[in-house]
Amino acid sequence: MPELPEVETIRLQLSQLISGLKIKDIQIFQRKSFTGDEKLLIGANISGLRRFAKMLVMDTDKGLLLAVHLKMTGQLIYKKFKLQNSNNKKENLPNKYTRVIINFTDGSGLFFNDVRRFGWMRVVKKRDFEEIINKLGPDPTRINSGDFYKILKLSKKPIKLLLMDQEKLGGVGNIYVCEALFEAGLNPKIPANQLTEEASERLLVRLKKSLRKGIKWGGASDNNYLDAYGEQGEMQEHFLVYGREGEKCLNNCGSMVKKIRMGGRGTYFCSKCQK
DNA sequence: TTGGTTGTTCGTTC
DNA sequence: TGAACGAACAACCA
Repeated sequence: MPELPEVETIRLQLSQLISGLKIKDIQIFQRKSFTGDEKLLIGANISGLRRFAKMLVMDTDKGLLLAVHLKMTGQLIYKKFKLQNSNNKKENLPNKYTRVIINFTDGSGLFFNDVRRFGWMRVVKKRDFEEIINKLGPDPTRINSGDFYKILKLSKKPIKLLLMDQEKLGGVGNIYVCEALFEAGLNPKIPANQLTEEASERLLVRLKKSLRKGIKWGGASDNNYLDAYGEQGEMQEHFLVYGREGEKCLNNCGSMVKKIRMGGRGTYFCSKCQK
């Protein structure tokens, strides 16, 4: 799923690809996938891209923002030219899951594909945008250990569910929380406020490390994630526990990776290494 | 055919 | 007042 590293990968790529481009028109094939008046954005120049938790925001010179949330199956793929008769499936856009196309005046386009249709694009005024991001917790890549510990102390929730709570911490999803807890040697069920300050610090270090690793490998294409070039990420080849149910724990502890359900989500961990 | 899959929101329950 | 939990959303896949 697109989590922080996946969205950050797309942001870094799109910053290079579409900054400064002018929007020519916007084609909407699925009304549910686009909120607001797309005509307001015609003629607007993309001035930059920002990420808030798992949300991507395109700034424009018109005082309007285009916010995007990929949810579970969203893709944002940039194509420079309309290739004719291409055999490359990734170049074969639009496809049946293309919900929106942002066309730029130079002939290139940004394709918003989304199988499950949970994702959205939204035209937002700068002022209204504040309300949206005020609900999000701090970014785990930028938080310091003192503030992180304070957040943990305020909740009795299992640590895994707290880390995934977007109002407490913004951007962490199911994959990277499993990876980070494994690296930190912490059981996902521990109540957050029971972690010692030392464990909290260790967890934050490992969480940041897991997220950096995800960005380094261009995100995880465990399911249908593709980056802005339409390419798969490689992080799934470097998972330590996620999706490895029944396989040997990579710490060589002799135990096997277990899978349980927490908050309705698959949770992978080693019961021997994670106490 | 049915159940599993998942990020976020929403509604119900305690 | 609010924490906690489950369902809903949609479509695919095994």
